[in-house]
Amino acid sequence: MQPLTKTNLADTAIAAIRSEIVSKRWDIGEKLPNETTLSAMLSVSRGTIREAVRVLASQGFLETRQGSGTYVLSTTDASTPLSMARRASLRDQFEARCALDVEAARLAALRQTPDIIVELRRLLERRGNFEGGDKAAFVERDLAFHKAVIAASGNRAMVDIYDFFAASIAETIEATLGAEIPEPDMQAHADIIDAIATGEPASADAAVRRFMAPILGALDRKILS
Amino acid sequence: MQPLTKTNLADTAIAAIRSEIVSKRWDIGEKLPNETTLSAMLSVSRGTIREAVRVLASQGFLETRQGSGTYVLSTTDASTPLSMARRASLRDQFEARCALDVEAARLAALRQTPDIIVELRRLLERRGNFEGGDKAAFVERDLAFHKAVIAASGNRAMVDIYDFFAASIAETIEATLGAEIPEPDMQAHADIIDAIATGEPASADAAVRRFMAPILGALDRKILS
DNA sequence: CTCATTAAATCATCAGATGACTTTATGAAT
DNA sequence: ATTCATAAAGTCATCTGATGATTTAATGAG
Repeated sequence: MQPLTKTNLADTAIAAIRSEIVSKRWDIGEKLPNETTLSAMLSVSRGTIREAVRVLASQGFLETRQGSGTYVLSTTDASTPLSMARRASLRDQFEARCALDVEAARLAALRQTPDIIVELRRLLERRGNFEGGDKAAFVERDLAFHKAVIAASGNRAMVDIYDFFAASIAETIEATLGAEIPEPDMQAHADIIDAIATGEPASADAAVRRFMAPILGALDRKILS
Repeated sequence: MQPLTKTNLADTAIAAIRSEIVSKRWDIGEKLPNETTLSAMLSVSRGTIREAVRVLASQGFLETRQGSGTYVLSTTDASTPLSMARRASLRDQFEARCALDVEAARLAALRQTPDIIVELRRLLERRGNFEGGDKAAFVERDLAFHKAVIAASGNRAMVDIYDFFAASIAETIEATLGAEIPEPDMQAHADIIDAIATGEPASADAAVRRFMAPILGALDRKILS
């Protein structure tokens, strides 16, 4: 790391390989040379290469697949949370989101106030529907609404977790917009607010699950096909 | 797709050693057993131990000194993007945990297999009850059980989130041990496994909520007082 | 063309050996 | 007794070679 005076081969190999990755010698998804070739290229043993590759894999740069090869996951120094979330499948991400949304909605129902309901309705109206145009902007408005629901739970830990996922969620939402993944309509969103407004946790729970069900179903079908 | 059963030895070794570190088996500055001893302890080759140690070194947990040994640098996750979550109240943490546990149990019910059920029962038996003695060791066994439930969901994103929380969860579990917070008994734990085994998500959901309810109730009373 | 089988490629893991470096033990000189 | 150079032991660093597990590509029969 910092001791440039003391240099061991594995750290040198880490730096060398990471340097090649960030300079896009191999693009995302591309396969690196096999371990034997890498060891020859860097003039170190295969064991040293393995130590280096494992560190880079733990940092979200690489992914090794037994029997297949070593692949580039990211070419930028992704912070750990993002890279971890990225490694999870799309369905896994939605399921995790579902866990947070459901529980947050339950809590929001218990702790709702008129002010909060008004604010949620305002954000939903601002979100509108996606009718072509700026994808990123719409994703931002959509995410803002969902984050507000989480915030309405009054639970700081959940907000933190959601933020932790937000970046990768935004990416995947944008990637799937207009794809086979169904986008819940305005009514489905409004149902969540209404359910929270009733003050009944069970109603809020059900509303969120109705909201998520079509998405998870589509993802399941996609995996099966 | 059951990527959670497909775990490689090096990652297992990383988890095992990190677990020992965060549970303060060795304090900061202390020396770990040498590589040969560690490989014998974990029943893996020395090369695998070296890969694990190097990853933990790259994450700031360990430092290796040639000719001397391997030493503990930090017993807490230095690169913790969720350290904010630690500032969250005890109740917030439990509520967030509840969100993950409930949804994970639902998914686990849908995806349960006899092998998984057997493993859960084994971990619960290993956990046992806290009857004085080594608190940290009991917390570790308790956490191992709950992490296994999350893993049984087959959802990598949730496992990642739970791992992020693991440190603070362990703290809270230890903090509540012997305090005014009720510790769910063996039966409450077993009920979760049984509910998962039925294959009914609703049953698993209910079992986890019954499990968490007394704790959350106690925390509410504590806040009010 | 389809599909099961085989072969090749690649990572995962292990075992053993040697070198480099640090720490400790040793023992002679003062 | 203290100091200090030297030897010895302990430990990580690295290399070499081999075997198993898994995935992917090639093959060939139908």
